[in-house]
Amino acid sequence: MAAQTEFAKRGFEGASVDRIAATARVNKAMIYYHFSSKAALYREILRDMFQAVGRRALAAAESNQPPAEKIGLFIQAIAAEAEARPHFPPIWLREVAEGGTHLDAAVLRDVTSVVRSLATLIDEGVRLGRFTPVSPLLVHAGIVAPLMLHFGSRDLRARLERGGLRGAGVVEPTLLVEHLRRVALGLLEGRT
Amino acid sequence: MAAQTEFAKRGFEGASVDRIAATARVNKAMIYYHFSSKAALYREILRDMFQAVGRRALAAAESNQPPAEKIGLFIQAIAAEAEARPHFPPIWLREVAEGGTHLDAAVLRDVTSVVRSLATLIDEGVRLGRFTPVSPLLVHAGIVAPLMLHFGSRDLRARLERGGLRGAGVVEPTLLVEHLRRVALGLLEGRT
DNA sequence: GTCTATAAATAGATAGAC
DNA sequence: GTCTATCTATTTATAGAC
Repeated sequence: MAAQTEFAKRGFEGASVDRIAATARVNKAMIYYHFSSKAALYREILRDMFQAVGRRALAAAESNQPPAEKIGLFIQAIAAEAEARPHFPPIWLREVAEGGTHLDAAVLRDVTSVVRSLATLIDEGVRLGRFTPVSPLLVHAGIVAPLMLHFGSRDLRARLERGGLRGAGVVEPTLLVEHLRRVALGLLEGRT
Repeated sequence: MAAQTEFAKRGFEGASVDRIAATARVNKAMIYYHFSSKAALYREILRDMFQAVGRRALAAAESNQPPAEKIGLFIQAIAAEAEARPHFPPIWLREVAEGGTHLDAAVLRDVTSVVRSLATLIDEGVRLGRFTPVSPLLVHAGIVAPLMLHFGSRDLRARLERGGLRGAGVVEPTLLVEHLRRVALGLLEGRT
């Protein structure tokens, strides 16, 4: 949808309903007919986004796999979501920066559930004697932050590459996912 | 300055010169007298911010220390800058999300120099036989993204903690820095 | 340098015809 | 459901007095 692109590109305040309507080639009044306000439209997008991520992360944690595999699935889940919804990483970055001002209780639960899924997964690994205990928040930060940075910085990296920073533009997503898996497992399996 | 807080909290488009003037208790016309536009004011803040980070990162890379220590210094440099300038992480997150729209050539050079300093530092470690070759961009992402997420998410983490996510609000910066150092060295020293 | 007043553009939102 | 026209508030920015 045009709205998702607009919010991702310009943020909630920077986005204009006029522009969204023009891009989507619908009448602006129709947007207000379907959604009651700009905030409500944005909220809908946030809900959809975080719900999808929350579910996929939960599915990874509940899958019938050994802990080390589950970590890989968790990382893949976030990465897949970021690729499927290009607006997700930029909006995520902006919401973090803004302190989650636009996140209602339902969305906050979905955000929380991502961390909880990861925490459960780590706990299980520890109970099975496969993992060393590590703060789930640190593991989460080490996985999700680089993913959001990577998928949210395509434009910026392209500019840096043009400015002479070799290799900035062309990092293969699969390589990043594999890299993060190795790093996370190195940490959780106590090889660090 | 009030401007830095306002831009950090609301982003470039969300920030209002009226509000900045009111918070700083100066007349709005005075802002336009000293800076020619809202964009110019913002640019000044970006320059100051990225120049400081670029310099500190370079200092870490050029310090008279073994590679493993330099990595620690690099992480500390970013963390110290994030603590000294609370507006830095939120603005950084927003600029990434926006594709660096507001970053001029000078600022882009400073951004690049952070990655280059890290790349030089890694190269040196590899030449000395201490490090395994790893893409500087991946190492950079693994360090800077978690730091920016952490320091830029104080408000959001506090909300998540109040919503029942234990430990979200109270991660000690020193612990995070030490954690990232261990993870980065585990990776660079090939223990992963 | 400092202020008041205001111009000019654009925003979100709605009334009301069809 | 769909559209045009418009209201109201807010924004960046400046003119001009002191």
